[in-house]
Amino acid sequence: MANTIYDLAKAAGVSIATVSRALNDHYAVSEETKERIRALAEEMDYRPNARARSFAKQKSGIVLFITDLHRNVAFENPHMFEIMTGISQYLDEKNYALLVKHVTTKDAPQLIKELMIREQADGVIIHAAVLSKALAGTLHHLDLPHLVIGKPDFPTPICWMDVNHEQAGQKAASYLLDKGYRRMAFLMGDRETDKISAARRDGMLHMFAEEELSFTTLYGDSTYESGIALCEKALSMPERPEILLCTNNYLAMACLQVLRQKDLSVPQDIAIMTFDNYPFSMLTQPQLTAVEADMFDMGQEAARFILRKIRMPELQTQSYCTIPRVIERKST
Amino acid sequence: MANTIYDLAKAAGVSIATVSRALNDHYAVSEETKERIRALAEEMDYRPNARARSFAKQKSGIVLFITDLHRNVAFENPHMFEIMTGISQYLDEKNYALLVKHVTTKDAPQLIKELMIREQADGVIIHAAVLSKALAGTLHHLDLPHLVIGKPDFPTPICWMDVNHEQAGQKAASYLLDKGYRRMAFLMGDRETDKISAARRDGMLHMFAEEELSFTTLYGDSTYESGIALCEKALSMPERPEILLCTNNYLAMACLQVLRQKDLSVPQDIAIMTFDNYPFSMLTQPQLTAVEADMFDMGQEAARFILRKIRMPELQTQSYCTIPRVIERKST
DNA sequence: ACTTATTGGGAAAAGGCTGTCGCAAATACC
DNA sequence: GGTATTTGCGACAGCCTTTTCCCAATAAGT
Repeated sequence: MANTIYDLAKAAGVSIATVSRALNDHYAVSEETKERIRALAEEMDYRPNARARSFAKQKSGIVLFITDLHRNVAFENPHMFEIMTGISQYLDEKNYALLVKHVTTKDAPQLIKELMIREQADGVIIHAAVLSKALAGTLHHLDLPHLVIGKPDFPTPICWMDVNHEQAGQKAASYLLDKGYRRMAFLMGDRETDKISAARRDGMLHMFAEEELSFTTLYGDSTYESGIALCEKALSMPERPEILLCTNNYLAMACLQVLRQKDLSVPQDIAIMTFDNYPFSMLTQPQLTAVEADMFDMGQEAARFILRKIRMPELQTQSYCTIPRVIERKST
Repeated sequence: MANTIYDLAKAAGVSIATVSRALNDHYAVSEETKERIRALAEEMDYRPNARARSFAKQKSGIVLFITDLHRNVAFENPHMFEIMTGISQYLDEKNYALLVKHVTTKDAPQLIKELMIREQADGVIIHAAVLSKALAGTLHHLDLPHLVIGKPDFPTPICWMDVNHEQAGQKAASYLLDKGYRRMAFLMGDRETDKISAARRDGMLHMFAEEELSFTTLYGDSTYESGIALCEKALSMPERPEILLCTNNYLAMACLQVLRQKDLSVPQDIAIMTFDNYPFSMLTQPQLTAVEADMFDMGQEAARFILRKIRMPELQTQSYCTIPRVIERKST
């Protein structure tokens, strides 16, 4: 059906090797021959069969991204999208493409199988949420460039990239000190399982070690509803905090809601600051001051990493952290 | 390096054909042979080379998605993400994968070239925003299953899939009639260029043709800022509308903000309804009643379409529309 | 003028899998 | 027991490039 390199070679009166070289701008072909063949290719609407090429070169120009994004991801986990967009954009620039594959649970066997089957990819980026120990093991022994987004919750030699949550806490803390806040409440999820928030908390405590101030951590879970309760709790403390630090935007929005109902104005009566800046948090009233890691940027960084690894497989690599920054808006 | 089918065949003492058949669960192999080979494959950690397979079958199991998503897409165009997630999820189910490629402008030549190069894909889904006439032409003459998401803004024989905005208007209108609203203001973008909103408006007007009521359309642009102005304008009308219909969520949020400042409560004093439901619009106070097209669903539908086309290329197909529905929440 | 580089291009191998065809052995049928 | 049918499997072509190895022809060097 479609023209092959043979058709083109015959029409041009040259060998297929020459056609290949002309089209790939190989040096050992005269400029005029190249031009002639290119023109003919255009005319005959010849396009090299990408599958054959991919096979011949043993490279596909594809990076696989495995994640658990699902239905409402833009809402429930906007970061994932930003990361993905970052990855994709960098890959686009470098003439690679992104292959997206979802998996639901940590069902490693199934996942690995997928991974293998789609091994057309020159490299893999995996969202930590779907990484199991078994998978990490497989990955490690596979000679396929790979990177995990998010710090795995078990020790492993494979490379990962994540936000440095402890440093986020430190950045937040020094901002707060600058601003002169002395009584603070930190609203987070479960004491044991919410490791990310715990890291933020510890980062802040670390900075506050030498300071004379009051810092209370309130535990709940990460939902909007829990935020309502946590906020009430914070407000009923003997000494009302000057600022509510929320570990995510839902908690922060819940706080805004509670404060509005109680006719407390932000930030005059009480301030709010949040971690984990969601793109739409700019729409709140007032806009939330947030500690933000640039996830898009992290995505780009991840893509850069994987491409380097693809080009230089023997390269020794290590895990990376991204450091967030404070975005001051109207709630502090 | 990695084991090939030859290694496995030799180790198993059978021909490569038998190995291939055993692994692909072909009928002409005895169950015991299959089992033996599968076990051996497992043991030798054999994985078929996907690039070679893709080449041999002339199928890759990949669908290409071309769009213009960029940095803040989750914020600026959450629908695109929902669509993409819908596509991806359906493809996952069917053991296909999604290849994502971004393009910035309508630069057809460049785009087409990409498209060709990556033609590993068995089919293409293109976001209408990046579709040029030239590209549509190329696509039409290409024997590659394709589908456009969003109605092209020029006549073309190629298939597309979009939300039926006029019907959205009609649905909205009948909801409003049921609820007994008689004085309405519709806030939309530019009179000439905002075609989508115009279709909604016309859909509503069509339903209202026989009715005795007041319906005013206010033109501005689609931004939050414009929403502020439009809302002020609506409120200063001689007869204040009972409900503000907003063509998107930014306008609706702007209205909420203005009304809050004026101490008008929603929906008691004045109601709000919006088209184009964004996932995060559930977080507003009060939650917005919206006319929503299920974009995730549309994505799935698009994927189903393209897969059918891949399996049966000769199939005659036509363009589709998705019909939105009203999601009643607290603002009406 | 004769040897040595350099350049342009051809022939053919390689890459790993799938799928068709054909053959032998095993089973079924009369 | 001989023919017809099925079953299990091997041989081999085909998929379309890229790439290596080689040979001519031309250009450069002495």
